[in-house]
Amino acid sequence: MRSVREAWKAAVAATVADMLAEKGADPALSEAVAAEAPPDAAMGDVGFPMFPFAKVLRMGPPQIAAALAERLSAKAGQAPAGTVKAVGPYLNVFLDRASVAEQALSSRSLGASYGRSSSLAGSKVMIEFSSPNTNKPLHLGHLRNDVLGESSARILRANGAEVMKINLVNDRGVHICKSMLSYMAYGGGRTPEDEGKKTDHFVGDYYVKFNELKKEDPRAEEKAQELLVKWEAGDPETIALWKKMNEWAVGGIRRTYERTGVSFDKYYYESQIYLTGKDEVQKGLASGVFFKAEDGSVRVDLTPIGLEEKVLLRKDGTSIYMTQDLGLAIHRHADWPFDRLVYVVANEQQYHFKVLFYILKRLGYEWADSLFHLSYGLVNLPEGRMKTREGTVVDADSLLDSLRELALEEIQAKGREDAVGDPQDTAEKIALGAVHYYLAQATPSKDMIFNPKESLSFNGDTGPYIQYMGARISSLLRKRDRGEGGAAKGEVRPELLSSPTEWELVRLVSSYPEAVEQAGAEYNPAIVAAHMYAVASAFSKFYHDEPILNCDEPDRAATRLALSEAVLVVLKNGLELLCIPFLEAM
RNA sequence: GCGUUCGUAGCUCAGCUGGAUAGAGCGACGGACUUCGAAUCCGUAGGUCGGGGGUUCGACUCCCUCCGGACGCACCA
Repeated sequence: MRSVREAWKAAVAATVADMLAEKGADPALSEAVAAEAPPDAAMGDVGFPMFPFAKVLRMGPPQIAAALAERLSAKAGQAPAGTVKAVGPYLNVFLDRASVAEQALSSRSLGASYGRSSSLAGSKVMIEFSSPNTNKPLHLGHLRNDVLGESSARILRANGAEVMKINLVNDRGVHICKSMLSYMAYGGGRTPEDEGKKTDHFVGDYYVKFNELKKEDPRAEEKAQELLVKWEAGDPETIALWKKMNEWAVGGIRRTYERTGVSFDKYYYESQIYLTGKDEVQKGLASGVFFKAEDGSVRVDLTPIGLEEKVLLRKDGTSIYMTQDLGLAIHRHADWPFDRLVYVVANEQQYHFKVLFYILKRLGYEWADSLFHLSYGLVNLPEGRMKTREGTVVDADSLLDSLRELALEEIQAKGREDAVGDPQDTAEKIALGAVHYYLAQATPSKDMIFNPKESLSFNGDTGPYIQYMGARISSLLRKRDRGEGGAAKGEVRPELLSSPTEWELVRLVSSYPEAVEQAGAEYNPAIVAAHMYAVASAFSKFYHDEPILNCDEPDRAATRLALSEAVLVVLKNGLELLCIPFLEAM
């Protein structure tokens, strides 16, 4: 469809250029030709508004549209297949439906490669996401980050980019020392195994218990600082405890990644790289990009970008967050020269990245322009922001567990345990589909409200709804394979796909690659998610309105089944991009 | 105070680089299972697109301003 659409746009633009030239106007103005979708399919498949040319051509838009329609009809042989019609100020095109349908059905043989493009071929993209702390388990906010990062990576790859996914684990700092201190006070040498707890949750519990410790010991905060100093000094006992607890935390977090289908090509640990960047700051100081303040700290002047100044090295010479990120970016580019480095980080850190990118630019790194902060909004609860201290954080594992339970109840209520094979596994996949879709369909940059009740619903615009359509089509195909229905005797004839519901499906199947490409260009999985829902919804209507396998006419049955298969290809590929498991039955 | 960002139906959100009567889902109300899976489909009700200016042939979309919310403006990460 894309090609046909683009061809029409080019044809219209060329004709407008002719008209402009005849009137002595600049033919280049024809670039203003824009393709749109008419509000009603009965008006045409593609529409071109003529308003922009009214002034230069000194003609009313309806007259221009009429003149264009005449000219384009006259050269029917050279123009793309289809017919044109002037509708008021618009020039509308009716595409040749049979050829678009044929194109849509070709997705069946392309299979998993349908929707792939080379729009980003040759480009190396590094994408950093998740970045967990090793003092507590993943929560809902991480799930949004993870699905955004993982899904963006998959979409970029689908568009031909070479992608490196990285995870920067925040495994050092005072907050880590707090959970260690708390464990020293209350742990008594116990292990996660002793309590039958998932290892990261075990560590997280001690982090929460630090609040109790603070009440009992007014010096708790100070002690955490002291512990950090000991850690930095390499105190063997401290390091040993730190290692043990980190293994628990990271191990548990990795299990959650496995559960959600998220993976990384490379892990970086802050404990190993937090000192990098110091050298870069020294170099910048020598070259005059930075300056030494009266108190001895090294700073950078940010007035050129409307900010004040930022400390890069404390007066005692120790580094801070910015110093580390500075060094890390430089090292990464040296390791793997990327064309694009994407940081998937919450929008709270806009300031940080604005400054980081500016400093790298000032240091003379040309690639600083290729850095991109994929900023996403917070996930809030109906009552407001999630707060660790108030215990309102929605834990990732528990959320998935409760969704799985609900899905399981649904399966049992419908008596589908046998049909589904493994009810537990199916329920888990439905839960994952529900969460990932919920998080992926939202526009990344916006804050979102996670309503537990609503997310527990599997009806309407949800992941399970889309999975359900996939299961229905799979069921049709199983029946076909068993010889049910008359499809086997029929012949696939694309021109039979002419009803409104069929055409809508054809249109959506054929425009799926465009959605993937746009999602890649904008780093926005929500575009794919919206397309998935549109396809699923259109299929549901089609399924309801038209007999497929049971259609009396063999050719029509075969063709409708072929369309269903094409829809299945789109659903499978799209769900894969969104980290939503596909289900043969549910 | 400054900066960023958001404000569309009761709720949660779409609305493509400004364009033809503002769209979904949930919730509410009313329908549709002897037929391919009802985790479905159909219908009804519900919006001065936060207020006000401006640019334009045309503004939910761009600019200004005011109101309201969120986030940020650490020698924390």
